[in-house]
Amino acid sequence: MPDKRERILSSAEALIAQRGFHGISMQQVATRANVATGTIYRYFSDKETLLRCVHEERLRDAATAILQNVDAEEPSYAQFRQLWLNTMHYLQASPDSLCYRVQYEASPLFNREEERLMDERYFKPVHEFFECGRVKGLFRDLPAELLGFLALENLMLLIQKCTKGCIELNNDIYEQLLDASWNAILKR
Amino acid sequence: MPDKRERILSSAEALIAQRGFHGISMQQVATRANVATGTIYRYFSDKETLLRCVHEERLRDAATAILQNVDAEEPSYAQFRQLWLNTMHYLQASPDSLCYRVQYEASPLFNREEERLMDERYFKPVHEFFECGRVKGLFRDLPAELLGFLALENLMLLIQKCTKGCIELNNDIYEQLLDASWNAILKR
Amino acid sequence: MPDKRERILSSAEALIAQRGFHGISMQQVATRANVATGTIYRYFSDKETLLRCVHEERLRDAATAILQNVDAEEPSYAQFRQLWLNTMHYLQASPDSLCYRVQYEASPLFNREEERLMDERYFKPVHEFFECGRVKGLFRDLPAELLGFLALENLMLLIQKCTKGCIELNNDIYEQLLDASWNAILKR
Amino acid sequence: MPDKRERILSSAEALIAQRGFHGISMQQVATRANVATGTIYRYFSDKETLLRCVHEERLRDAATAILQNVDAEEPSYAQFRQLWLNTMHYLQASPDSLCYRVQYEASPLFNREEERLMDERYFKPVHEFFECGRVKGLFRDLPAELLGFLALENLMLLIQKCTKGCIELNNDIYEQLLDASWNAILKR
DNA sequence: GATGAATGAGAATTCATTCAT
DNA sequence: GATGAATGAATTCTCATTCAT
Repeated sequence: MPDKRERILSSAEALIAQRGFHGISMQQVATRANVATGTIYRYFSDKETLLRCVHEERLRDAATAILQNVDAEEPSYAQFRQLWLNTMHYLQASPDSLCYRVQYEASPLFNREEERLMDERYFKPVHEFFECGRVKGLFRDLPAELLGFLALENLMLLIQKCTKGCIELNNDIYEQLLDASWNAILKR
Repeated sequence: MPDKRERILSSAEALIAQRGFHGISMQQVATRANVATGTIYRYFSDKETLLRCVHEERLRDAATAILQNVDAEEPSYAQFRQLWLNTMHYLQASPDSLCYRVQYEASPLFNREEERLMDERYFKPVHEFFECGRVKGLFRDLPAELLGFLALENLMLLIQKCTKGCIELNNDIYEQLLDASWNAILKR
Repeated sequence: MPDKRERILSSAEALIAQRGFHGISMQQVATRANVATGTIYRYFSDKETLLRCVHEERLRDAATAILQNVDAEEPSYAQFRQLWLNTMHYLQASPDSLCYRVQYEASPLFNREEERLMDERYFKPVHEFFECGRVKGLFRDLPAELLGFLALENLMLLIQKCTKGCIELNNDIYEQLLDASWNAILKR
Repeated sequence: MPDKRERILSSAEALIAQRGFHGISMQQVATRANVATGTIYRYFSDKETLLRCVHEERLRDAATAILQNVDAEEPSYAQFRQLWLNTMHYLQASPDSLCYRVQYEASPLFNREEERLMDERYFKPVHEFFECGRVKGLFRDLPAELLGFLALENLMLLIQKCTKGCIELNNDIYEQLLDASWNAILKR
């Protein structure tokens, strides 16, 4: 059974999505993964480690989704548009992932250094895009992470609000928001 | 000691800030507040209620801070600037408050309807400012909440990142961010 | 307020009847009696004492009800019939009282010596009736308490079963049971 | 140790006998059974379930004891005598069982329907004996449960009184009581 | 490697009792 | 006498983790 680790991870993911960050027990994860409780501890030294791994897994998935079809050869706006739409679609398709991330980052599990490393590892092309635009004088003279934040990351909270039902979006609003993001980072 | 309720609330706040939303026990809250465990239950029917009250308290404080010195008679940009700076300063001064809110809103405690009512109650002037600008044709034709979100609320995640040490800010960056926010909502 | 003690007692009775022997708190008793929690302790040294007093109160009421219209001048069977019917009616009218008594007597509160004293105090005429019949050679040569038990006290469990819905009674059955009781104690 | 469930059950039984139906904690049960608190919850989902199981277990044991050596081929009186003596001996040998049952039936745990099912399951032969006698015209024309009650079940309260020390019995009295029970149910 | 029964510390909550006012 | 806020030990139940098989 080469996929036991995988099964455990995805069980944890699914359960957290359903019941919230702290609403799951190792027993539940084990049951859903069709393994014994003790088995989890062969793959993850403790619950914290398991949660960290889920986090990294999701981050990797997110990066993959967001970078899909982004071609560094294309013009900046086209790339930006693709990035923005990818982000939006990914967040809407996986609201749980978002909910998990927000809680994880606000929790004591969150570790600045590890986060930076993962960002580096998975989101390098995104940072490079913004850095490149900054150097070319297209974007504001802000650190790439800040540009990325202004343009993409704030969608996280926004989509969370939508998921919770506070705000409703439609295609017209999408375009406006995309435009607003673009204008936020453009140098004047 | 007429302020026992107050002491309990602020103990809960402080502990959540230190140990995270789910990392606190009623015992700890009681000990820190210098009351007996049972005493908490005279003031809050259960843990959930206590957490909800902390949330509302914080929201009220935040609204007060953010609306300070905002004068509806002044020009739009002046008002916006004041709102933005107030928000920024409040968030920086009370990073715990922020951390709490993000966790609360991602938790199962969060209830859309109650949230809407509280928003209405405490942040009405903010919404009015954005609505007014929209009607005048100054801001994009987006719902006031979305404008508010684009301009102010996304600072939440940003400051959280700063607090966690991922990004460093300075006065120059402030001005850039303020400007970026302004440009994000302006009608072109 | 001369009746505060009385109010506390009857609140306790009523609550126990509604929620069972151990389902009541002193707070609830106090609230229902319209007194402060502490006030109960001016009249009853502790919960146990309160429960004992309720027990005695009920026993006295039961004795009064059972002895109503029993005339020592009348023939034995007439007296017996009256006793039996009184008992039956009392138990049916106050199933709570019964429920309370059964639980009390099975609980560690129950004290043999006190019980004997109370029996003596309140049920003397009943015992005398059976003793008298025994001496006359009408009833079996058994201790009066046993005769009383065979004739009357076993109705307690029976009525409890009825109250719980296990058995249904009607007038014809009454007469049969009355007759059965009479035959159980008669000397042959 | 394959009998952990058994140990828990009998610890609960013993403690209830000692301290009363409501005077036991899961801790105490666990300690007496030499298991950890949590272990109880592997076998019984909660305290209520544990108490219900003790009840059923005892009922089954009682039925077994009471039906011992009762032969449906023998004459009615012989069967009755055996049933009555079995009941008496069982009750005297297991006064705790009795005490438990009375408290259980008076408690909110008691459920009419479940009780009927258990009665059916375990005491069917007893009911059949009485029903059969009724049909033959030997016993009073009363429902079998009532005949059973008059003949046997009222011994419960009686033995309880003896156990508590209110009444003393001897062999002569046994015979008298047995005879009284027989006469109570006989058709005249 | 895998299992899952067992563990027991720790959680939320209740409630008999006290005592300053 | 009366009050009722405060107490804190005790209760039921959960769950991360271990370890004999």
